[in-house]
Amino acid sequence: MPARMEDVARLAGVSTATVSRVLNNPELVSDEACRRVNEAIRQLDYRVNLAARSLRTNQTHTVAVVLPTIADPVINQMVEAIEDVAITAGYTLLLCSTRGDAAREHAYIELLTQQTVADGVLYISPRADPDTVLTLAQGAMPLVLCNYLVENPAVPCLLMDHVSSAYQATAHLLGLGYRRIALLNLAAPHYYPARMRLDGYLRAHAEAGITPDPTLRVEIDRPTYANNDWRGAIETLLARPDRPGAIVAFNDEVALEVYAVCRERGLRIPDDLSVTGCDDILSSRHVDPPLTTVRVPARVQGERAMRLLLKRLTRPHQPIPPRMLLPVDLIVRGSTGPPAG
Amino acid sequence: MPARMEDVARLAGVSTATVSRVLNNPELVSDEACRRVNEAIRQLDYRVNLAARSLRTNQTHTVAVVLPTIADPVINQMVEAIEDVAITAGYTLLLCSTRGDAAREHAYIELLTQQTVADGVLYISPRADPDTVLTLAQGAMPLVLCNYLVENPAVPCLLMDHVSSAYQATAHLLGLGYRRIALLNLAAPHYYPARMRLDGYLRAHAEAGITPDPTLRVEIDRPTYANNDWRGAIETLLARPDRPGAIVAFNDEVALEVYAVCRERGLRIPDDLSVTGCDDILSSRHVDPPLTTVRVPARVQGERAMRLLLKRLTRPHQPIPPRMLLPVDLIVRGSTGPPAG
DNA sequence: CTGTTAGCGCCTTCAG
DNA sequence: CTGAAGGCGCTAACAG
Repeated sequence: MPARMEDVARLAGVSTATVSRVLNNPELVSDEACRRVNEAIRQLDYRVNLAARSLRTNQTHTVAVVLPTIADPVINQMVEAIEDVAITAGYTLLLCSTRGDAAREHAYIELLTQQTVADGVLYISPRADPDTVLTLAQGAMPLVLCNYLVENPAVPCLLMDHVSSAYQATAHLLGLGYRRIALLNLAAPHYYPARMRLDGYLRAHAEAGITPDPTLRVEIDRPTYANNDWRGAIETLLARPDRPGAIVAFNDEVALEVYAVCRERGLRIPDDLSVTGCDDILSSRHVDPPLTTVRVPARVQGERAMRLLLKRLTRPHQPIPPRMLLPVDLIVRGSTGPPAG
Repeated sequence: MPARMEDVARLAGVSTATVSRVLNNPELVSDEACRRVNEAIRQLDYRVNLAARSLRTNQTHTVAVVLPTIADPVINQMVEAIEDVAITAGYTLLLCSTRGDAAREHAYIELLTQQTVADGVLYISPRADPDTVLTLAQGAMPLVLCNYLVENPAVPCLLMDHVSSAYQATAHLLGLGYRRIALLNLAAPHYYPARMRLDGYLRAHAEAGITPDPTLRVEIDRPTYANNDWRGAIETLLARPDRPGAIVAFNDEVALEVYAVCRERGLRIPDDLSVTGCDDILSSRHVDPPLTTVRVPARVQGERAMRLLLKRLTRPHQPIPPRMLLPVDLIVRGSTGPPAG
């Protein structure tokens, strides 16, 4: 049986109220009492019972992080940054990965709307219907969205500028002289980055006065984040007689899949096909040729998001900051070059 | 103000005890009462207060996962598997990533030994001193170790067979005819996989009757899991006049770093240098040449570990199962081949 | 099958 | 600056 506050109080010769004060507001207690209490705490190896404290205070000092998967380089970077900030503020992270499964996401939301599970929620690129997310938003719990958007100005959100990421990649390829540029994208309608990337792709074309061939726009449905169905789509695309000269891939992993298909078909990069990725994962620098990609501020977004959530936790009634777009940078490497001939 | 159990009880015309029973032991309640209570719960949108429940039951239905980083493909696979099992058992995961920082790891242990934070702990490949971990083991909280070992038979643990992973890679290279094989390893003395890999490397040499050149054993200290200091070591190694003909890299990411250095120095793989990795990350299939590596059962280990922890949670006094070694498989691809000439 | 009752361990007024 | 006292919301005997 672990020591309770009462045991500490008795040993220190004070009341439990004083012990509680030493723990939470030591400035209200005389130095002498403080010393005795701390000594008793040490002797008894006393630890507060956090359940009891939560019951009283209605706080858990826990933040739930809802995300589609942690097996994604951008997301796990974000989560580490979130955790770094959380720790310094005395918060702990509850991991809720939905794996793209709507039922699971729903179950997690159900859990989180329970009382005293978490003080706030960080929602990262989910795939569920926005209505589901709005359930949370309507609840009392502070909520911050990352790379996701619901049409509700009361919900703060941070977005990586994926319009720009696709725009920069596409414009770079158009600038090199390509006219037939394929876009490998996710079909998920609620997956906001996918919509933004389509936007950027189209905008770059529009600015160049070019109408992109709509059949070069390939959309893959990968709801569970697990199966790499890109392969088939890539093969089909590259087998076409009018195959594109360049590909804007959804991210670096998809771009590497393009590398693999090219190797099989004897296509050389960038001579026969230029390719861009997105995210700047570790391997993108290591492959041959090094991948032209877009660096995204994963850690920065995680930090900002957590800081914002902390602010809402401590000052719930402060105004919601406007949506924030985080800039991204194209990194030109060897996988893109002028069209052959 | 959210509804409490008393509100439900009043609306359903029963006592709070009955409401509690409907929630926890519905079989003890008449169908009629059950129906009325559930109806009231729905009407009031009642949710149990988990802090109150925890205070009473001393259970949190939460499991802490302590790990060095989630930005590692093997670990995040394990964590996802852990979460899958946890969810089906009604448990939630508390994320505790130490980032190789002893102080942070200590702080997390301190938190976890607090009462009613978590019901159990899963410890994955930490880097801290085993004594720190023993603190937890001595505590009342069930603990399961993954890829880590403390000399205490009371602590169950699952290990990937990294003796075998290094053994298989080394034996493969010896079989191809190499005699000067370098080992890129982590220097961390408490990082169990590193010790096992050295073991396997030495054992393969011993069985082949060969005494490995000790200067080909490079050990890197990368305590925070952040800085890739491998580069310098690899460059030094490959600049030697008596450079090795083959390298057993610590994992795939390190192997890809070897690829990069080779490209810079104009060395061809496998003609001028054979390389093996470990973990079989996604990119290892995509690089050119595809990487010879070792597939490790990340998901299986995660599942087993969580199941074991659940068992200890429900039956604390059952005997501890013996240490379990999970088998790993060498996958030969294009990065290894017979020595040139 | 159901209700009454007594805390779980802590925080927080309110008096002193 | 300190103590006494009440209650946060729930569960688990126990008695009916």
